[in-house]
Amino acid sequence: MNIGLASEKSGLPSKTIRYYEDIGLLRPARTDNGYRDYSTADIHRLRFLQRSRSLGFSVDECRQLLSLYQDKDRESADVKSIAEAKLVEIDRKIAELVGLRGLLHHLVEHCHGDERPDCPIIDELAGEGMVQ
Amino acid sequence: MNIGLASEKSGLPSKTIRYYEDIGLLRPARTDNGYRDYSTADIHRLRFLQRSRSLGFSVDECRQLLSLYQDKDRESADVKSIAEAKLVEIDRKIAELVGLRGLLHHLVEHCHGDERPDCPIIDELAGEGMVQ
DNA sequence: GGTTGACCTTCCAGCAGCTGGAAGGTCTAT
DNA sequence: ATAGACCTTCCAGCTGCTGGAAGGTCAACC
Repeated sequence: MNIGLASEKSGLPSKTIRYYEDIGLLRPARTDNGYRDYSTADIHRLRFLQRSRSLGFSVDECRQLLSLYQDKDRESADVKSIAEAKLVEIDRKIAELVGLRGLLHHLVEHCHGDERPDCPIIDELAGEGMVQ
Repeated sequence: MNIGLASEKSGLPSKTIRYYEDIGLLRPARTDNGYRDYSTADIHRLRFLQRSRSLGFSVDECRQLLSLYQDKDRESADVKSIAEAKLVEIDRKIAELVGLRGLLHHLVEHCHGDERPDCPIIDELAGEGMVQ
């Protein structure tokens, strides 16, 4: 199966599929004319990558998960620990963004937003504001 | 004031300060020996950049904010609209992460996480799970 | 058989926002 | 005189792609 079809079936752009090959995630066969030739197992791997990337796993984590996926003797604990670490990371990011949001929201609320030049947002960024 | 001291006073690494100069955010004076020479006004600008970056503004938004900061005739509406756009973006990111978190949490909860090879996380990533 | 157009190939460059390191100049203290 | 702590520039790399150029191949149509 050509890369175009593989792209369609996996939901990943051809460019991305080639990139994944470059970094050693996937090595498809080649036909006589040099075209990449994807098997259905390759498509499964590509879909696996597409899903795990969209779940927020880094490419390197995807590499680990993919090797666990292909390892029939894997222990589910191995997978779980990767997912749990990711969960902690997501929680941290959410907390950070929520904090950020609160601060920014406060600033926006206190900015009158008209033609006057004095602006609490700028003041805060300049280090003269009331918000620490 | 040398870059090392400027770094200390602004909370930005020297490398970053030089980078900001490269991309045209800040042009300090130079002493005879070619060293960068930061004024206290420069330090204010650096701190301004440090704060706005840590509030999640992109470098380009910081460029706008900085020019508004330096423009005494600015309209606070300009600043407010940048901040509001950023707020919308942060909300979007939070929502995305919360969705992700829910999905991943569900998977982690259902993975027994022991030495057995069957794992709902892998199944889901492979497209055989119950979670869509 | 020739041509068109859609595919495929490789390679090179760039995005953000730094960060690290090499190679060399300068300053200060001893 | 020399050590070491600073400073300079430049080049490369990080993540995860994405765009584009230059060229090869394939299938269809006339």
